[in-house]
Amino acid sequence: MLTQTMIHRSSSRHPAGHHAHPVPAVNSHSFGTSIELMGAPMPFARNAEIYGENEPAEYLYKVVSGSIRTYKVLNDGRRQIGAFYLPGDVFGLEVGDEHTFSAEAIVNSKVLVIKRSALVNLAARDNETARKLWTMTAGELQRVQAHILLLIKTAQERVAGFLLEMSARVPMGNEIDLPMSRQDIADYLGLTIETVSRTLTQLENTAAIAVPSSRRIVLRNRAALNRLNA
Amino acid sequence: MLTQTMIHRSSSRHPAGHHAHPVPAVNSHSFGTSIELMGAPMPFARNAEIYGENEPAEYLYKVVSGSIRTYKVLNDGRRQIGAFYLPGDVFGLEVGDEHTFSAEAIVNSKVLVIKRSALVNLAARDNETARKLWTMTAGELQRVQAHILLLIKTAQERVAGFLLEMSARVPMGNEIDLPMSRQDIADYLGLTIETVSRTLTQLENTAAIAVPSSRRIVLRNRAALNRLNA
DNA sequence: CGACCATTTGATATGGATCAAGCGATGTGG
DNA sequence: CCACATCGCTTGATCCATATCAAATGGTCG
Repeated sequence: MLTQTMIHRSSSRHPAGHHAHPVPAVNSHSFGTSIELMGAPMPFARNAEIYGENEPAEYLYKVVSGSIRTYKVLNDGRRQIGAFYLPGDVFGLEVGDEHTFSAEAIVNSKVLVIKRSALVNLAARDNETARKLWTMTAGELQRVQAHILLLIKTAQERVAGFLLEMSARVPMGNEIDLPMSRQDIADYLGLTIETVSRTLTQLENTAAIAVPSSRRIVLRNRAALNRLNA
Repeated sequence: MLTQTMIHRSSSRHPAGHHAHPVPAVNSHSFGTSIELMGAPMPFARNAEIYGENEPAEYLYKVVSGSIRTYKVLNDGRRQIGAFYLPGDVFGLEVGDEHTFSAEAIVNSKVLVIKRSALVNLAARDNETARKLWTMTAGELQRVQAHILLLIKTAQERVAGFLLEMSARVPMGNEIDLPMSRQDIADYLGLTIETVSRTLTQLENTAAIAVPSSRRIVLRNRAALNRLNA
């Protein structure tokens, strides 16, 4: 079948000398409301790997700027993107000891790096923290469940759903500035780039959206998109 | 498109006078290792609804016998099954206040009903319990992530993956006794019954499996199935 | 035995994949 | 500053896996 991207391994691992984290002291940028155990924002270049599938999950991460994708590559090279993370989102949180997906920066990004063990230890004493961890995992669960519902739909429905999801996650009204390529979108939606592209032009032709430039989408008719969103 | 089952609403709600739970005292059946706050096993008839999407999540549940499906129905009637739960599995655990899926008994089943508030209160004091709740949610998350990977594959791969998953969850070696119909399997895998049926006969023809009766599957060649599992 | 329901099998249709150009923007070296 | 290579995206033509429509078979229960 081979629907998705054929594995295009990201070259530069740990561009900023990652795993040798010199986590510089404790600063505070309210992590939600109560958790403040994090290092300085760390920069990752476009396409740089933040962590790999099956690596020990020593850290979790909070996007400060830019955007991140997590993904898995199947044996035969198909890639499935699990999620996109935008500023404010936390990713890489695991209960087990290993990351279940890989994570890469989509564009040059800054990410807060948080030591998991510190958080887990704190959670053992502070049930506020414990609840927060649980809530974050549950939030992920909901997102993934919504993703499943996307994957059983038609191409139009998937793309419409994707656009609505993105627009809900960015504050700005009807204009979306996509950080990710068509290939990323395709691998997120379980489609090919060609189908994503064609579907966007269909939506444009029916005046549901406008595509002034390939990375910029204007939602022109949310009602129509919502109708597609089933 | 209309791939899945057209909504076939389950008739009998709360067959055993559910929501008026007469939760009879506290008995003990180690809930994992440390939690023991549950009522008596409650019977649900085949196809009976245990809870509906968007209902308040007052309880969570542990399967004692039988099997359960959770699902969502889209506007246009397509049904997506989110998971199958077998004896020992816990389902219906939410962090938020409402169930995000509906749940039905697939066959006559017995289910332990556990008051969520009791558990959540306990978790606020006992971090053993808090961790357990988190772990259970994380387990669900992993399962759903695996489900996503299934949904991007070919029909053969999905069916092979499903069979391997089921066989891993039932102790017995190579013989699986499926509690669910072809329609349930189809709605879980995002396929039609016809495709599920045809795919099973293909797998039978290649001697990967045997299908002595429609609900009984024998895994004859796990290597072949694993190969399909990508 | 007969009715009903689940499953299988067959014939055909179709949405999206695949194969293949073409096009526009961005960046690089001369 | 322009010519050209590169990359991401779009568009076109064709193919194929799975859906859809239809019918036959089989199993279960009254």
